[in-house]
Amino acid sequence: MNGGSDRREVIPEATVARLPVYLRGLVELADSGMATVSSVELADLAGVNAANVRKDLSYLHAHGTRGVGYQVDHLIGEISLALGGGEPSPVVIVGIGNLGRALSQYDGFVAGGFPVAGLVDADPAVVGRYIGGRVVRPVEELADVVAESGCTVGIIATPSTSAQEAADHLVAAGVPSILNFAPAVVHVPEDVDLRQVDLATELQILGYHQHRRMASGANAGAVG
Amino acid sequence: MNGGSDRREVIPEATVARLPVYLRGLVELADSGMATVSSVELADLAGVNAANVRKDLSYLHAHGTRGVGYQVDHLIGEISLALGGGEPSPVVIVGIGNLGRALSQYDGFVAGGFPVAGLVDADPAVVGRYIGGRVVRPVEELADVVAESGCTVGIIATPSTSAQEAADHLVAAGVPSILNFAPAVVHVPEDVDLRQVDLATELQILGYHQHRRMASGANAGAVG
DNA sequence: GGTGTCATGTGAATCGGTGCACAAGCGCGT
DNA sequence: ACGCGCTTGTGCACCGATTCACATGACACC
Repeated sequence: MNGGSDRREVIPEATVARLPVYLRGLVELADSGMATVSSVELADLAGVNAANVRKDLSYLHAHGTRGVGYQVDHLIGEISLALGGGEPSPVVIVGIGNLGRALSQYDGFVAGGFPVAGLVDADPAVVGRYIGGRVVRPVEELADVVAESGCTVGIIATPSTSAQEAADHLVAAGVPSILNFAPAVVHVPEDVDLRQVDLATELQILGYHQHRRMASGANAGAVG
Repeated sequence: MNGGSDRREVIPEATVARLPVYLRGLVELADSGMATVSSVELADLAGVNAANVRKDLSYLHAHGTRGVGYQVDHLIGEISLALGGGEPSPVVIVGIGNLGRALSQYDGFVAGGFPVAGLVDADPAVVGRYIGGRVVRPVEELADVVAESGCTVGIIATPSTSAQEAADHLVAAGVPSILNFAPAVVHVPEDVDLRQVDLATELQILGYHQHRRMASGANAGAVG
């Protein structure tokens, strides 16, 4: 069927979402001096099923050794490779409000290979200020910022009313991947990858479960 | 199977995750003076399939009128009711670092019915400081904070190394719903609802798609 | 009052994901 | 050298979610 060159061509979306979690756990294990790890250990670390871990890893080139487990170093390398090829992807943050400021100083980004390479904002009162040693530039210069630093990821941290506008700017600047923190649905061309992180929505989902639990818990205490 | 009394008792998880998005769009429509909305309009607003919208709404008491659409006001009421019964759910934020500070001042929480009722931190250097008019209290007083304000949601914004500890504190204080922003897998009892929001993971997922697109785009420009 | 048009509501097929359970395989101890 | 125990890799069945397509039904206009 296939040309024979690429086995890992396609990785299910659900697996991709778990790979970073595996990676975090594996790095921790490596720091602890562990050389190998079994699927059940890794599953416990990631909070998923062991069979799921094995199936996930089978999509990579990460072959394990029966009776022993997986080699931690090799696994880290393969997952890192799958998740962006090991190359750091600079990000640009659009919208330097409370959230944008926090994100620009978030350690996890740098550690994960996503250094913050630029900050832009539409508000003249914010432009020119320094946040974490980086100057905030006007949104009109977004294309320049992207070109200078080779940004491949844009983070939208604007108010929801400006989210679509920010997305349009990012698309126009040629940024292929966008992470939207604004509580708004934004539309982008098909060839642009967009992910939504909505804090309020997450809380509302929690609220639903809580409400349901209280409502049904009043009669019967059974919990599925 | 079921007693037959409750029709809306159970709402699929995927539907629950979309309800807040519908709600946002509907509030916008109401502000624009729209009285009714069709499933296709709402689907476009939420970025999902129209049939999906209709099926989602069929789980609520939100009956539409054939040939006309759904009544915006009624829909807002029903969705709000499902998502927590209209009662505000105060939240307590554990870990007042960069992210915790930003979250404590995030407008979307209050607007969504989740007022920030308390801030706690384990670091004595942070305890006692005022953030947005609220004082940061020591984590030892977490149970008191929860009891005083009736917090039903806990937000973990600590470093990943303290995330499990923070979760344990929240569980001990009787908080039934936890939203974890720390990049770490935390374990909680079955009767506690836990959701994970991982910023770095989201970026890494974007990185995968980007890497894959570049790799496959080098040979053939075909995009599924 | 009748008819056409439009939108809802839902049956049914499909798709992707999950998890069990088992065969295949590797290393270690004897 | 041989067998035993441990772990991987995966076929298969189940489950939830999505989407199409169509029947049902309401409104508006003539």
